[in-house]
Amino acid sequence: MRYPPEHKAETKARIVRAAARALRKKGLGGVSVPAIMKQAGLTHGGFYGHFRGRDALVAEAVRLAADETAQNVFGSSPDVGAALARYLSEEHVAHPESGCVLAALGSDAREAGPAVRKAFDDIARGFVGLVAQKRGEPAGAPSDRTLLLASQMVGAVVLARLVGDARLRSRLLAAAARA
Amino acid sequence: MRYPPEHKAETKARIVRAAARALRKKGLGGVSVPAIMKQAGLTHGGFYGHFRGRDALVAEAVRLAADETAQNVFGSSPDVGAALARYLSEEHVAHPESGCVLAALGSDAREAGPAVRKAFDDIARGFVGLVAQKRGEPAGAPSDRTLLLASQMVGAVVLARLVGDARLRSRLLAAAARA
Amino acid sequence: MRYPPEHKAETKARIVRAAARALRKKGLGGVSVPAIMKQAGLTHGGFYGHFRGRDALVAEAVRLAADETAQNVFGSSPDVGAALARYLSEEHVAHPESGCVLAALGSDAREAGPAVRKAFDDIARGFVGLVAQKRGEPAGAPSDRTLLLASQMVGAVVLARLVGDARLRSRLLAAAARA
Amino acid sequence: MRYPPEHKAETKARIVRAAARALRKKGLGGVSVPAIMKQAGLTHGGFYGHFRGRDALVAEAVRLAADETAQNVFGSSPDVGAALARYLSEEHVAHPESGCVLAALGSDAREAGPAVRKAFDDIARGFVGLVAQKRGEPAGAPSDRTLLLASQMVGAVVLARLVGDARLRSRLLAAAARA
DNA sequence: ACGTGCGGGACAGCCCGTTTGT
DNA sequence: ACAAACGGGCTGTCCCGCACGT
Repeated sequence: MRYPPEHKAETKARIVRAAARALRKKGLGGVSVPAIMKQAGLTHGGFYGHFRGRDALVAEAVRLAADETAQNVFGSSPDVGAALARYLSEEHVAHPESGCVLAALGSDAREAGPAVRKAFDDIARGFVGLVAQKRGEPAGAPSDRTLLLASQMVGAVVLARLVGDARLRSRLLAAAARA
Repeated sequence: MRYPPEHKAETKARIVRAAARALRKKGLGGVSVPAIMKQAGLTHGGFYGHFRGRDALVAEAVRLAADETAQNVFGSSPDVGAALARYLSEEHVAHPESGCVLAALGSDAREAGPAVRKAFDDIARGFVGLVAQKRGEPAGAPSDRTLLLASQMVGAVVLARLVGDARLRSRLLAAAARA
Repeated sequence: MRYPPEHKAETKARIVRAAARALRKKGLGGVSVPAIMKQAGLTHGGFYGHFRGRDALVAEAVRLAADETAQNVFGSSPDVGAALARYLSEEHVAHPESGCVLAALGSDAREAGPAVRKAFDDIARGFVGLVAQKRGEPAGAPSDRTLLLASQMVGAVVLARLVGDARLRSRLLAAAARA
Repeated sequence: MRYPPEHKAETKARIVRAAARALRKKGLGGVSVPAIMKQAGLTHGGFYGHFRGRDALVAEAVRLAADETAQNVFGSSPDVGAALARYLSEEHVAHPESGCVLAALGSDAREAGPAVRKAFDDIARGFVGLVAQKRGEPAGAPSDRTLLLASQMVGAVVLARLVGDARLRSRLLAAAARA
């Protein structure tokens, strides 16, 4: 074996990272295996040495993307307000490729196989759990208020991304952030 | 085959209706022209006599779907509470193919051409306007409270559709409906 | 009936004339019904009022074209030599759209239906008969020499049309004309 | 599925062979890419991995067909008479799919792109050259007699294929063979 | 482990032939 | 005679999954 054992893991991680970005930008069905591999600096032939198929990659990529967002939004925010502000920022709206997968791909989940749907289920519950945790509740038993907040966050970003008018967009985000 | 004067319009409407259903079920990129035509009882040959191309159909279908939802949810509800209850019902969550396009396809808008994005922009603003109207505000100048409600509605349905646990799903919807 | 009975016959003749030219230029399968009708100044809808189908038109057009050529080449030539010179002229080679169908479409006959093949059979025999007649033989019993001449004529034009080199082309024609 | 080093070349050759037969049978425009690929035992999906487009295949197929005929007719004939007899045989007339492309497709050349026309130009000159060679002349400077013979050969086969009457057909061929 | 490449399948956009109704 | 409409086909392109060789 020519390469150290981490080589393969590192390559796989690079593929998943590339996919995590591209998927959020173009949709779950919008990126092909060749395109992802090219962006990872590889050719599409080696893909099936790392993943059983396209769905397996998508599931992993979605989970990675969710972890990144959890880190960025909730990991470094001292309190709920800060997390809300980050999540509901213009920057998040403008850059879906590095943002929350629930807002970016939530309505795409049905296109993919069961592995991906399972991933989204986990991520959705995890998202609610993070909000609960930030609000000082036990993650397993979120309050109604927490559920409402989670819905607001996702919905506001989804709507804001559809609205072309900058004024309305910022008001949408502000209204949710203030709640 | 008969050609009453409105035969063409009727055929076109059938195609748009089929597309409006299929798109919400499988995503904007998930349905092909042949598949839509087959579901409309036709073959793909005649498609380009009705539409300039796939994007034109998608744009029309999305607008039709939005009109249907506006009718169903807002048209026949006496007050805000009733509209919320309809929008946040388990039935709406379980049947995206006849439900709100914002929740079903909101994050798919980037896949398609400018006509479709324009349609989603109009629909998003229209949705806010309908909520405003039900709350007794002028449609053109929605209050922050209205914007917040709209976000909650869309977000709750998006999340509820991702969650497999029935208990959590119903709590998500209830929390938003009570707001 | 608004129009005199000749109107329909005249229209049909115009269609056949248009087809006779276009077919020789683009091949038996190279011209569509809409294209022919447009060139006849009509729309393709009325086509089936004149012909049973595409093949019927093609058969008629081919026969008309053959009659024209018979007229042009054999009708106005005093003797065999003059007919040969006309048939084997550079002008005939350069303008298949108004020339002999045997040279222009001979190898296309298999594409079409039986009516067209029958037409070509008649035309081929008619062509041999015309050569025989010009040579003072009874049309029904052509001599071997007549058959050879006919083959030369058709073959020389076919080859000449394929050859890009002008020198070789003119030698091909001259060799056959002199025979 | 195995991929020995020449697998691709072999596959491509199979496609060209299938095309060479089908084209002579149904005309240059009479065979579709899917039809050719099916006859080669493939689906049309992989076609564009072998050829730039339909015209490229047609050009190659025509050249292959010409080479085959050169081999069959001229390669194994001791003298001119034998070559004439082979070319002007009933068998050649009855089987255009394995015969001379000049007689089978000569008048179809205009339908296709420049690559195909160039191929026919080369083939026509090559044909004349072969006749010249058999007659003991230098291939580059064919005599008038050679040009005449070439025209007779092609013309006789073209006419013979159009004539339904067996008696006339055989006389046409015999007259040219005796020349 | 990775790159190259291939075969099968699908799709978008286009055009044609034919029929039906006006 | 026209206009519209439907069914079918084709081309060029892409993608996925899997064989290869390396």
